[in-house]
Amino acid sequence: MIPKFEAIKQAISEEIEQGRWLEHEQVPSENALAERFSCSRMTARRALTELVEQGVLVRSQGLGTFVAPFKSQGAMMAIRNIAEEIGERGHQHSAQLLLLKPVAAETEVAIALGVPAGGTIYRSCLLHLENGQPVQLEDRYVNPALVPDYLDQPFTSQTPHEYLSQVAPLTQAHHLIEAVAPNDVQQRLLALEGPEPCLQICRRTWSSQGVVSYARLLHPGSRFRLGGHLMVESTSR
Amino acid sequence: MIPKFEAIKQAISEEIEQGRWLEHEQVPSENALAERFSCSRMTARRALTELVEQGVLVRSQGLGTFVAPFKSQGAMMAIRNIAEEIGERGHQHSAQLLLLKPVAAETEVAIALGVPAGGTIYRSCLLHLENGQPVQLEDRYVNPALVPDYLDQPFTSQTPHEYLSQVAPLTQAHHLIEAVAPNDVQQRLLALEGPEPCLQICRRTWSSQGVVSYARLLHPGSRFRLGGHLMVESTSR
DNA sequence: ACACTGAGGTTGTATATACAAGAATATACC
DNA sequence: GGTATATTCTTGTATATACAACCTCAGTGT
Repeated sequence: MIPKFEAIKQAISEEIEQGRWLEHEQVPSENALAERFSCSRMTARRALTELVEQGVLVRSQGLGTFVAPFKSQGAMMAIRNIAEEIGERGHQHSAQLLLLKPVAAETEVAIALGVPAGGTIYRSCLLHLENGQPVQLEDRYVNPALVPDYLDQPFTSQTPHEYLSQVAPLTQAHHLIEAVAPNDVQQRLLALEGPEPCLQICRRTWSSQGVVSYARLLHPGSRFRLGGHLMVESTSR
Repeated sequence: MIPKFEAIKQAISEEIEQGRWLEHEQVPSENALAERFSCSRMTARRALTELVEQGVLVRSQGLGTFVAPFKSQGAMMAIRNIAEEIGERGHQHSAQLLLLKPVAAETEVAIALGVPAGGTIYRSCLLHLENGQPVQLEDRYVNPALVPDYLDQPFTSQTPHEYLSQVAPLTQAHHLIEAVAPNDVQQRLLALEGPEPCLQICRRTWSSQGVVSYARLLHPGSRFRLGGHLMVESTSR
C-alpha cells in the first residue's frame, strides 16, 4: 500500500511528464489538491513540498506553486538523456554503436555493479554526435540480472539511457555520478579528439533491487556541458 | 523571528558539532524533543526530518534516530586539504599567498555566502604548488561574521582549509561542491597556464550559523585530481 | 493621479490527535 | 530451554484546525 502523499506526487509528476502542465504554469493550490484527492491540506502540502525538494516544482509564499523550468538553475542535478539535451538545443543527435556484447567483469566494474568479479555482464559502447561532432562517448556496463534483454536492443533510435528509463524497476532510479580526472588510458584508447583533456564522468544507476548500470561518459574538455552544473553535497569532519 | 523548527535544528546541530552527541549515538525521540523544546511532536519531527535530508541524522522506523556517521559509508565525498593530499603522494607542497584582504561582495559571492550584496567580506587567493608545479588556484571568500580573525592568519604554514577546520563551529561543517564547466573569464584572468581548459570547482562551507566560506578552486585541466573522485548523488524519475 | 486600505487567496508555521507499522523487550506458555 | 504472545517505545502517515506572512487586486479616499 503506497502512502497517499506518494500517490499525489506521482499524479502531479505525471501531469508534468505528459505535458499537460507546462513549465512555469501554476499548479493547483494546496486546498484545491486536498479537495481533488480527498485528503487534508497537510497531505497535499507534503506532496508539493517533496516535489519542490526534487526540483520539479517551485513555490513562493503568497503567489502559488509552479512547474519548475526544466533546465532549472537551482535544480541539484539533472540526469538527462543526451539525445534529449541535444534536441532541445535544436541540434541533430546521432549515435554510433561501437560495441554491444557480454563481457567478463573487471574488478572495478564488478564492484561498481555489485556482482562477483569475473562474472558475465553486458557492455555497450556508443559515440554520441551533435550535428556530426562527437560530444560524448558512453561506455556502459549493465547488470544482466536486472536487465536481461539489454543485448536485444538495437540502440539505433533509442539510447541506452532511454531504454533503461523504461525498464519497470527504474521508475524511481537512484543515480550516483562521479566526475573524475581525465583518464589517460581511456582517453588515448578511445581517442575522442586527440590529446586534448576531457572530462570523464562515471554514472551509476541503481534501483531497489541493486545496481543496474555503470557508465563512463567521456566529454571533450573543450565543450562539455552537463545541464549547466554538476553539484555535490556531503558532510565532512 | 526564526521559526521554532529551525531553532530545534540548530540546537541539535550544535550538540553534534560540539561533540556532545557522538556518531551512531541515539538522539532523543520525537516525543522527548517535543517536551524538551515545549513544542508539538510534529514540530520536533520536522526538525529531525530536515536534518535527515541534510545527512546529519539517520533514522529508522521502530528503532530511533541516530547521529549519522561523518564519513558516511559510501565515502561519498571527501573534502580534503590539498596540502595533506600532496603530502600523501610524497610530494612537497608549497603555496603563494597572492591576496588577503577585505573586499566588497559581488552579487554572486554575496548570494553564496548569504550576506547582503555590497557588504564587506574577506577574500584570500592562494596558488598551491606540488613540487613547484601549480596544481590549484584557491580563490576563497569568507564570511567575516563567522570567522572574524581570518585576515590575521599568515597562511604560510597553514592552509585556509586547515584554519577553517580548526574554527570551533566547523566541527561538523556542511559542504556543497559544484563543478562547473571551465569559465573562460576566470581562466584568462587568472591564467594558470595558458589557454588550456581547466576544471573549476566551487565549494561552499557552512555551519549551523550560516555560510562560512565560498571558494573557487581552479585546477589545470591536464593534471587536476580531487582526492581521486568527485561524486554526486541525486534522484531522478 | 496617487496613495492607502482591505479582502481574498496563497504558502508557511504550529498544534493536537489518531492510528499504522516496525523493532525490541518482557511475559506467559509449553 | 525454546517459542509464542503481549506490551511498549519508536517512527510513519493522515487529519483538522488555527493563525501568520505574503501577494494581488479592487476599492476608497484624498
